Parts: sequence; structure tokens; C-alpha cells
Amino acid sequence: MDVECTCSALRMAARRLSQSFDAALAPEAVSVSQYAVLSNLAKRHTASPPTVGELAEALTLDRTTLTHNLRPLERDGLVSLVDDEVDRRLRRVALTAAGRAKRERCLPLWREAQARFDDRFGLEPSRALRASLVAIARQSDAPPTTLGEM
Amino acid sequence: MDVECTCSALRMAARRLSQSFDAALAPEAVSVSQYAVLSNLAKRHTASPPTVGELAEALTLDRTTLTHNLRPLERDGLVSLVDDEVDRRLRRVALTAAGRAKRERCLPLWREAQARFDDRFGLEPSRALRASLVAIARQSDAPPTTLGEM
DNA sequence: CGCAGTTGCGTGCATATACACCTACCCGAA
DNA sequence: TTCGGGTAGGTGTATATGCACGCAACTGCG
Repeated sequence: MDVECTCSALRMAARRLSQSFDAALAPEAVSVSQYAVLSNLAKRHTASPPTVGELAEALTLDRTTLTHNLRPLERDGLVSLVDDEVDRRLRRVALTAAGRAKRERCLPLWREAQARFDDRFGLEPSRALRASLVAIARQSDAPPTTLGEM
Repeated sequence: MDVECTCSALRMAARRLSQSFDAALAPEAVSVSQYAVLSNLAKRHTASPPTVGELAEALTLDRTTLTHNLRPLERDGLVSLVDDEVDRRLRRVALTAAGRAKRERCLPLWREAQARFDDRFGLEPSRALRASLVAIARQSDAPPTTLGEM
């Protein structure tokens, strides 16, 4: 049975690879979804942490999905939501010291999972695949506003 | 910010494309996940419908995930779980007449979503991407049983 | 200043996903 | 025939995902 639906194929591959990465990160009790949040925050070195909306956009996540996903991370003290002083609508997502340490401990585990995949799939094909996937993720599906032609 | 984690990139792309396909299938109130089940079942023309385990394997889904996912489909009368006469542990997942009809109505909606993606991504690159994704999905991540060496 | 429209977020709900664990059932060996 | 191991499934729980909706805060215009 061959899969002709690109979306279903994407979901299948994502499920399979997620299980592999989740298993790799299991010793630190962090999911690949949570690792993506910690990692994105850790890589930033800007003055103020990103707002919920900014972080969601960076992760190609629905804003409300991120809100939900932040719950366990906040409960475990890995991130902290701080109110913006100027615009009180904004909530900024800050990595705590524990969160930064957790990410450091996850890093070698992630590297191993990534290396295992690259070994099988090939380094160059892996790079190319990643580029394609990012292109798909970044592509705004909204019809070019349609109104832009006025 | 570039994404260096292949797994995260996969998940991001899956999320984005799923939203696009879900929107396309929305008129029939079917998610891309549900469409995959209906479609897989519809494409079979074997005497007896697949067992839960067989279907899960075909969809690269955890068996228990499929059990959960079948709930709404069964509730809506699109599939039906029938006990196997010979081996009473088995439950076979059968497409109902309503399920088959629903899938027929979804088909043009799916085709449109797929065509929209192929237009943007290119037909040949799309085919190649799908092949890569299926390869990732099919690849059993389990270390060759490790016990096989005894 | 005051209000209307916009913006940023959270909540409630439904589905999606998988692990740990349990039960029922089959099958082969004693 | 019985019993122990292996197999097929379901349940409970936790996270993941996003839509519809609502609220609070900002912003610009009169």
C-alpha cells in the first residue's frame, strides 16, 4: 500500500521520528515538543524574552497550542511567564535557570538522536530534507490576502 | 533562526500542512487523520477487513492511538468494529456504507489540497519528498532486537 | 478625553498521540 | 487437560494540537 497523500506521509514520518527522539530524551523526562521550546529560548540572546505570540510563530505553532504546551514546562519550573511592563497584554516566555540547565543536559541526548537519523538517512539528504520541511512550515497558506490587489 | 532538529522540522511541517488539509476537508467535517483511516480502508479489496493491529501498522500509528481515533468514526457510523469469528481476540475495522460514501465526497476535496501543495512545491519534488517520508515512517527504529545475537 | 476597532492571550472543547498497565484469548508442552 | 507464555485489544492518564470564543489592554480618531 503506497501513501499518496503528502500530508499523511508527513504525519506518519513525524510520528515515527518523534517516538525515536522522545525515547532519546526520556532520561531527562522531556518530549521533543518541549525540547523545541527550551532549545529555541536558549538560542536567543536578546534583551527581553519573546512574547507568547512571537515564540509560537517561531515554532510554527498555533498560539493557543503553545499556551497549553507551556503549562507542564511552567509547572516544572523550566520556563516562567512574565508580564511585560510596557504593554500589559504581553506575556514573555523566559527560560529559568533550571530550564537552561535542563536544556544543557538534553543537548547530548538530542545530538545522539539526530546523529542516529543522519547515519541512516545520510547527512546531505538530511540537510536537504530539513530545508524542504522548513520551507513547507514557513509557507503561509493564507491566499496572498487576495485583498492585496486593490 | 534556523531549525537544525530534523524531528522538530518534521513536526512543524506536519502541523502546517495538516492545517491546510484539515481546512480543505472541513466541509465534510473530516480531519486529515480520519481521512487517512477511511482512505486506507477504502483502498483495500480483501475478503475480510483488517484487524486493529494491522490497520495501525499500515498507518504507522500506535495501536492504542488508533483505538482512540476510531471512537469518533464509529460514533458517526463511518466505521464498524466487528469481532472475528475464529480468533475472538481480533476486532476487524470495517468501512460502513456511510463511511464509503463519506470518503467518496472527501476525495475531490483531498485532491484539491494535494494539487495546491504540488503546485507550490513542484510535482516531482513532491513525489520525492513523499518517498523520503515513507522511508522514514517505515523504518523500524528498534535496534535489531539486540537479543538476536544470542 | 472617550469610544470603536484592533491586538495579545487565555479557556473550553474535541481530537490526536502514545505509554503503562490490564484483561481476554490462543497455543503448545507437560 | 491444564497451565504458562505469548498475543490482540482496551483503558487511564498525560501531553499535543488547534478552533471558537471571550476578555483585557492598546491605539487612533474625533
